[in-house]
Amino acid sequence: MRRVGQTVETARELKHVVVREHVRKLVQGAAPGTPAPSERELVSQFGVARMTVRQALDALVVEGLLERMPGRGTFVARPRRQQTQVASFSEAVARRGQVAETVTLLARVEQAGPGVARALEVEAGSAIVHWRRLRRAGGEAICVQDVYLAPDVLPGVLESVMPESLYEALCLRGLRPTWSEDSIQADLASDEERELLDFAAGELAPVLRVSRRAVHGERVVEVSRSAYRSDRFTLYLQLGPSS
Amino acid sequence: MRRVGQTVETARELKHVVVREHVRKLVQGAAPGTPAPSERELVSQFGVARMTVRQALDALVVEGLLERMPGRGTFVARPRRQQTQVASFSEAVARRGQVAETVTLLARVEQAGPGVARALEVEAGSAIVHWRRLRRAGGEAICVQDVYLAPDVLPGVLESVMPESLYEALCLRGLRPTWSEDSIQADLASDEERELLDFAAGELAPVLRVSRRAVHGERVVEVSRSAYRSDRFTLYLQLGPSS
DNA sequence: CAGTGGTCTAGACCACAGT
DNA sequence: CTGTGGTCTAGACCACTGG
Repeated sequence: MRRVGQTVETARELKHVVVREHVRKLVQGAAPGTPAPSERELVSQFGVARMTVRQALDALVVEGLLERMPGRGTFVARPRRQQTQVASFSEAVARRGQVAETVTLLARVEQAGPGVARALEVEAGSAIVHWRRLRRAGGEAICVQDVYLAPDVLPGVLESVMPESLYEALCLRGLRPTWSEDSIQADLASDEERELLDFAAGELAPVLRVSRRAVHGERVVEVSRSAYRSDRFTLYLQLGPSS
Repeated sequence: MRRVGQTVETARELKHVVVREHVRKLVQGAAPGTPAPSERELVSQFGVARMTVRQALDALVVEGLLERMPGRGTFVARPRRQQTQVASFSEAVARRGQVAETVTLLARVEQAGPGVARALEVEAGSAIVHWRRLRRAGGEAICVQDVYLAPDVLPGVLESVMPESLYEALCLRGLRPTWSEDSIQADLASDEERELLDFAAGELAPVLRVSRRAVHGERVVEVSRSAYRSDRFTLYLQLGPSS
């Protein structure tokens, strides 16, 4: 995983890296259960020591690409169940086979209120970007979202066309969120939300409120509050082991 | 991670395991940044080869307990941010510093309906356990939960006192969920839920509906539907990187 | 039985950090 | 400079699997 001792050039390939990438290519796209070359086979093929081959294969095992079966051999692992990861609205909608649409309702510089300031880790009252969007999918209104950004996260956003996907824009700046903290509650839509989300008059209007704080490394890159029409959007989670 | 070649006994300790556990004890509770013994130090201390020591330390690095710094040494890693893991109501409440209370409203054998049967991966109409509970914390009603279990998951539960914590009971059977799939929606409480959750007459009653399917290995151990009073219970999530 | 992965040894040279 | 971790070798014996 850690590439050390590599110089400015493409770096003369370390042997265990050569073997690892060779095996990775062999294995990519292969059906789970397909046998990988045996360790001794790779030893003679590459003319390296067995420990070197093991180091290469160990990395692929940790990655979850291979599985060792003592006494049997090394095989392509069946893909492990995935934990839910930080995803943007656009990505969540895409996973449902639809395309996200965005209508910018508001995009301007404001003074940070105390709650937002704390979440963004900036001084209360300092200038931040407030971006309010109505998000649609399949022609239906799904969600009203207020995003708050530190001004240096996407400098000059307000001067150009607002991007369709916030996460795509962050990605281009190398600031794709690596972690997020979300809190989720049920509530009833406000009058403004009722209208934006196309609730009929008198219709009961439960919404899912999601507050997100997303960070890249040590930097808070997004603070947002969203209200989802939950009859049009269900939140799915896959969670991993607790041990 | 994988313990192979160990016989019925406590198994004669493998050297790399001895070293690993020795270092683990040294390191446990130490502040992040604390240096671990150097590899050569451990070599002379245990009279083993350096590769053996490296194997031991590698395991702790993968666990996230140690961090290597080339040219500097090996150090206690600062705890990595944790992804949210599959947790029980009791655990979630305990994390908030309260104690979960449980009132069993219903516990009996029923015939599986089509939806529950599919989720539990049993034949429709076959016998399953249906367990309905009111869950409280700090004296307040938090959640109404319907749990459906395959009969062989907790054999004889209905004949004894119902456990306080389902996950604890599953744990004792070696069936603690390793994965869960949850879907989350906002809704309004039904009349029965309104009463159980102490909503006042005429009070607006938004609830968070969580459907969970929890598995241990290949076995579905829990299917449940819960309705949370979201003014008394907020769902928190920490999600990891998407790359 | 032969072949597999799991463990282990006793050395070696390298790049890098700190002094 | 010394000490660290990163890489690598050329063997070895073991327990296990399958035929």
